[in-house]
Formats: sequence, C-alpha cells, structure tokens
Amino acid sequence: MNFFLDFHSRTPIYEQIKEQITALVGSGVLKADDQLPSLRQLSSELSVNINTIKRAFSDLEVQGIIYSVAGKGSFISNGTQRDVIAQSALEDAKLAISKAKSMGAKKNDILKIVNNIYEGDETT
Amino acid sequence: MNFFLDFHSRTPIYEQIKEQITALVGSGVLKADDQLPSLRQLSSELSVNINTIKRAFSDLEVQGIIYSVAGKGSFISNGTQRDVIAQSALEDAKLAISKAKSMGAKKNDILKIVNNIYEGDETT
DNA sequence: TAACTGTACTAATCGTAATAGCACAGTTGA
DNA sequence: TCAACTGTGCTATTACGATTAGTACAGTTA
Repeated sequence: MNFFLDFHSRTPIYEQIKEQITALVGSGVLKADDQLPSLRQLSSELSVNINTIKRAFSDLEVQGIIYSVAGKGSFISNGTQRDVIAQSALEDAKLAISKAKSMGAKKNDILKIVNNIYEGDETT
Repeated sequence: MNFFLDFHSRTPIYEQIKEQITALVGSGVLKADDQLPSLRQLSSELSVNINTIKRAFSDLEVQGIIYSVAGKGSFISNGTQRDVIAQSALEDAKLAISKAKSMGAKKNDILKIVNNIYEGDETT
C-alpha cells in the first residue's frame, strides 16, 4: 500500500488517507471485499497514530466505501459506489474549472490540459 | 465589494478573501491602481476582524497582486500578473482533473463539464 | 487639527488535528 | 484453551493555526 502523505499540508492526514483509498477504489485497483491493511499495520507503516487511521477508516465506512469487522479487518465495500466516487471527483473538478474561468482562463487552456491528461485515450 | 464568506468552511477566511480578490483581478473587474475598500471598512462590512483582512491583504501584497500605502489605502498592482493568476488557477484545475481521472472519471465527463461551463463561448 | 488610511505589536480564545494510552471484544489458528 | 492478531471505544493531552480583541504608532488629506 503506497501512500504519500504530506505532513505539512493544510489538508489533514486522515483526509489524505481517505482520498487515496478512495482513489484506489475509484480507479479499480481495489475491488469489492479486498482487505485493507490493519489499523496497526498502517499506523506503523505510515508513522501515523492509530487513532488517525481509525478516523479515516470510520469516515470511509460512513461513506459506504469500506466496511470493518472487529477481529477480521477492513474491506472494500461491494456495490456501485464507484460511480459515486467518480461523480464527487467530477464535482471537485467542476469547481476548479469554474474558478479557473472566473480568473480569466480560456476554454482552450482547459481543453489542452484535459487532452494532455487523457493523452492516448480517445473517448473512454 | 460583494464577498461571499463561508464561516464554516475548512479554508480560512483570509484565504477566501484572497481568492475572491484574486478572481476579481484575474477576470478584469479590478484593474491596475483601482482602490480596494479600507481594512476597517471591509472588516465592518464582512463582520471579520481587521487583523484577518490585514492578513489577506499582506499575503496579496507579497504575491504582487496588490500594493498598500500607509495613509492612502490598498490598490491593485499594475503589471502582467493577470496571466500569472490565470496560470495558477489552471494549475489547480489540472490537479482536480487529474484526481478525477484517477478516480475513474471519463474524458467525456470532463469535456461535458467544460462545455457546460463555457456555454456560449467558442474558442475564447 | 480631525478623520481617515495602513502597520505592528501582544494576548487571549477557540477549534481541531494528532498523539498517547488504556481497556474491551471478536476472530483465528496452533 | 491460549496467543496473536483484528477493530472499537473511550479519556486526556499536546500542538498548531485561525480568529478576535485591544492598543499604539505613523502616513495622508482636507
């Protein structure tokens, strides 16, 4: 489990962990019923307190992205929340693009970026 | 000066103020040497402490977006920082779009959003 | 001089992130 | 049964940053 945490970021560590697990689910790397590392294992791997990991996992469970079973571990939920994840990411992108427009960005500037990011793929 | 502040947001008030002034400059509403409301006036209008306003203005001055003169007031800087502003907004959009892709968003989803936001304009 | 401007402090308050530590309960395999 | 894991649920403390409050000082202008 390769996480990249920025301990000096304004976004809390537990939010960064949530984001990255969510991304792994959204991108299909993690699939239904895949097991996550244990709280204690992640805590030691990332040098982050177990309570912080727990906070992230609890949030993700509330969101329906993972489920936890005492004694066994934490796992990816099954269901169609993949669409939901992509949807919320799209909302964020929409906000950022709107803000860019309001700051004077041209449509072509955005399109160039999109084409650059999706280089190779056509309409997928 | 119409500001919309979310006092419950995770992003600090002074950051929200910075963003909105920056947007007004980037969009061309505020132009070089235009005078901003005084610290005390903004403070009372927005019901925000003067120190918070000052924090935002100081940051903007460091960024070269505004300049302040003791006894006179704060003004929009002249120069070509408009491009810089749009550029930094584009960077943010790029990040958000990349994140959306990593969460499974399709290129077409992004393009729809872009077209929707830039509805009407063609290649501007 | 009066009434504005920005500047520069110090102090206090508040909320939240993060850590530390402990105890308890469920699961599993030796 | 027991040991070694799992998650859960607390309490307490620390640390940091945002925000407010208050005071004082200096420049500008009519």
